[in-house]
Amino acid sequence: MEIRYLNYFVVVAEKRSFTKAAEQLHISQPSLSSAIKNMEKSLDLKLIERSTKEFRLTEEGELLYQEAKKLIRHHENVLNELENVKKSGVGEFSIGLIESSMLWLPDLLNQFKENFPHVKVKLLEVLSLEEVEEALWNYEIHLAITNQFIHREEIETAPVYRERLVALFPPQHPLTEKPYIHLSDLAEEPFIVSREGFQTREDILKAFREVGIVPNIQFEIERFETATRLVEENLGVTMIPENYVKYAKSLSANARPIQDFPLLRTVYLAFEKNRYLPPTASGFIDLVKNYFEKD
Amino acid sequence: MEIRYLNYFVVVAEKRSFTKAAEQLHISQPSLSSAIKNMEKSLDLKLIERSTKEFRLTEEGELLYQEAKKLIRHHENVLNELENVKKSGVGEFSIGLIESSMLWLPDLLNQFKENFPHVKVKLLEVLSLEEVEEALWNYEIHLAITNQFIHREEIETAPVYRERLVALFPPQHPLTEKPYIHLSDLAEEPFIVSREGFQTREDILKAFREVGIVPNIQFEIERFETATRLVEENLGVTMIPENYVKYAKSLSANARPIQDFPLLRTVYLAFEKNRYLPPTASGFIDLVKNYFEKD
DNA sequence: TGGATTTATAGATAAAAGCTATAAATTTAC
DNA sequence: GTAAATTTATAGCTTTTATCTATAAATCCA
Repeated sequence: MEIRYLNYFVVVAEKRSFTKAAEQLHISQPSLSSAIKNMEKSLDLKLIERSTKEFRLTEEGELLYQEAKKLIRHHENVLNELENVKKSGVGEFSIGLIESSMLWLPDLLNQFKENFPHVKVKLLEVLSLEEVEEALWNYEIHLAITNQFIHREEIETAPVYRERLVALFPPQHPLTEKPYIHLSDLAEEPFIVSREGFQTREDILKAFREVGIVPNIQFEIERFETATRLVEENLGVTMIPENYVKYAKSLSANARPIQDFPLLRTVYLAFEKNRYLPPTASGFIDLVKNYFEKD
Repeated sequence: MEIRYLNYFVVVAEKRSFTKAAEQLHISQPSLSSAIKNMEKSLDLKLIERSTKEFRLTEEGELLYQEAKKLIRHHENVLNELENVKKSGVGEFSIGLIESSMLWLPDLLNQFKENFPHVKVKLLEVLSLEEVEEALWNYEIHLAITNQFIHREEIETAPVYRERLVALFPPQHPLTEKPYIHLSDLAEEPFIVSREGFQTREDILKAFREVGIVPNIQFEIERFETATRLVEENLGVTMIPENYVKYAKSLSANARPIQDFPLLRTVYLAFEKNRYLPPTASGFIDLVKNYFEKD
């Protein structure tokens, strides 16, 4: 049911006359007659009870009238929006985020807004590798801030900063008496780690393997925030990116760096190479790179 | 921009290939090529940067991709809804109301729901004569409950009940000492009456004219509720339908019948003769008639 | 009853959407 | 490095769809 036909139908319904509607639509009355007839045939129902003496929409006709009006309106809105973009560009781009970026991103967005005050930025939470790839591929996001390198020809993954992973202990935990800890200290502790598919999990488990330790995994989580809460509730020990501790508003848990095995995680900016990027998005990429080069 | 083309475009954007999209769409690749080209021409912008080596949506292309998906979805929803109605009827009808009907309508709707438990009823407030006519004419409402007779060939206006108008006085008003009042008692009182275009205003002013009195109009209102509030605040005297007093939840104002001039207002059910009425709507009409025949 | 008005039908024409064949550019395979 | 394969675009033809004019059939109105 093409938009043009829906519009024909709406005008007929409003004029309550094929002849008058045809005039307004600048087509002949027989054309309109057969257009409506074809609609009815392809929908396999009667829309208008019509004869020389009466004009009446059927039940289905009344529904289609209401809905077609909305659809036509929607269609017009899309065309208008397209015209606006043609004239002045989208002024909008979207970023997929891993949760830890919310620690420094607001600050960076303030800088961004100074340079691009009229640009709307959409922020979407995109946690796992699959989500990142899918969101980029479906044009949902222009950029992704992620800590997983994406091994794909079409996607560029540029490292922007590295941060240490630190161990996080509940309040009054005996290990917090030392300023540094060793991986082996954690062997007996109930351990909290990201669920399968997350880069941090792989990195942490690999480090434990290398020093010959099997951690006592008690909880698997998706978000570091969850891990942090569990630790605060004395349910175990975890390892989280240092920025979480640095920027955390209030945290009753205690972080300690790991001396023997410097665990790092890299945060990347990922985007599709072949895709159109709004100039604002390129500006954002530069800003992110500058922001972390200072360190 | 017809739905079919929007769909072509969406599939091309998702497949990132004309050849593959053409396969999925069961059309030839050249047809698809020229279809997209025609879209671009009619929108007067480039949607896809394409060659044998690259495929990239333009800024406008990305926007259209997002919006076209929504529009296609909307379109599918309309067709689905139409199919549902074809199978099992709308199960929905809408009534335009004058405010005073809210006094007895809830009770009646309870009866209605016993007979038609699955029917959704939409209630719209439609105050003035113009609004009633327009809402009926635009297929917004199936029925109108109104107190104004509609003089129009296409619209049937069936009287359903009559009610007295009673005078309404503030608390402790001296005239409330009598059980009945005369129109002439109201001559000096600050009077509140509906604004121009409302039937009740005409009826009241006509009555005053017939007994040779010019009322001292201080306020013109649209809703009896407003008038009632004004009276309660001691800002004047008004005349309202008796049902307002009968069914009112709490009312500090006092009503008195008028002895010398029995002012009546008739409430009508109005609907378009030539229009399709769902069986539920006919059921509702019968119910309304029965409801008031008892009196 | 006769002219005017309404929708439907018939048949012809114009516009569009689609097809096949093939060219041009580029990548992949050997 | 060259040949084969792949991708999009163009040309020309065919089919389908949309629209037109002319007119029939039903109904209304004077």
